[in-house]
Amino acid sequence: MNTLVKTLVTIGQAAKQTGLSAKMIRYYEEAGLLLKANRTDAGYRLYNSQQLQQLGFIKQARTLGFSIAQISSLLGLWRDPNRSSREVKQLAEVHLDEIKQKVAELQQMQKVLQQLADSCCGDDQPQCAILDGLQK
Amino acid sequence: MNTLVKTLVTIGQAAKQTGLSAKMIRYYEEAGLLLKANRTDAGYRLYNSQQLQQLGFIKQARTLGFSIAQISSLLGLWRDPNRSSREVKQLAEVHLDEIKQKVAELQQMQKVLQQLADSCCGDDQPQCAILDGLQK
DNA sequence: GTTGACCTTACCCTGAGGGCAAGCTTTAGC
DNA sequence: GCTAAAGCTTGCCCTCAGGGTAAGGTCAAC
Repeated sequence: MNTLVKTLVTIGQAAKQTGLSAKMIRYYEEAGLLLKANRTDAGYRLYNSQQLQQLGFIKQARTLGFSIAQISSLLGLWRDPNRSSREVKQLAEVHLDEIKQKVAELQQMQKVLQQLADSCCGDDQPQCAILDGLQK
Repeated sequence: MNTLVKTLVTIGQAAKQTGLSAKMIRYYEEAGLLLKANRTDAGYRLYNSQQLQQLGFIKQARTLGFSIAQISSLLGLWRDPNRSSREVKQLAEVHLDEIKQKVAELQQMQKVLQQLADSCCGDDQPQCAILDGLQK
């Protein structure tokens, strides 16, 4: 038995092993993150351990909030032996700034909303500081 | 000249006054937040001061991150003289919890990403702690 | 041989709009 | 009065990262 063939798995197995869904894996292939997977005679996609590793990479990057386009760039650098870590760090810092900005926006919302909620009695009366605050 | 008619404005004027876009205003009407606007003989939408106030309310609520569905509920309470401020506060606190959770998720991403970025030299070498971290 | 689990593609759906096209209306300038 | 520009209308497709479902082919166990 061929040890290379032995490690091939179908998309469902790949999904289980990576924590992705089969739908996501097909989507990433469609989006160009992965090369087109090899197929069985019946048309089933097959993944080897290297491709599973790439899927794991994508999963981690998505968990950190990178967009598909950003992951495409990251994968390009990952595969490029002539990359510089400077390029990778730049990409990461761009994304870090996006995250920080979103956090700031949400915290601003949270602050205002908390103030409104704190000033609302929350009783049976119709008078409501939250509605008043939205009306301004 | 009729003082009631005098205050009617077209969608472009309404957009300017509320800080929304004409597209958003049509979208809110389509989504059922607003009653269908009255039209001129030529089919142009017309808004009176009360409707402008409602648009302002929607704008404020969107700024605080409420979804269209949530705003629909808020507007229902706003228009209901028999509302209780308890209902409004409950809606607000549900949304507040959503915001807090998103902030927590983003801060977790930020933390991990910052650690990775900090441990990456960012130099000319291909070795990169960020890529290593994503590969795990 | 049949049942159930797995795979395939293709299509529509999400939220909150943006962008564009084609055509009608109103307004401003001359 | 004419014309050009600006404003309005509807309708359609696009975003992002997938989820859901349908219709149909395939594989393994019993």
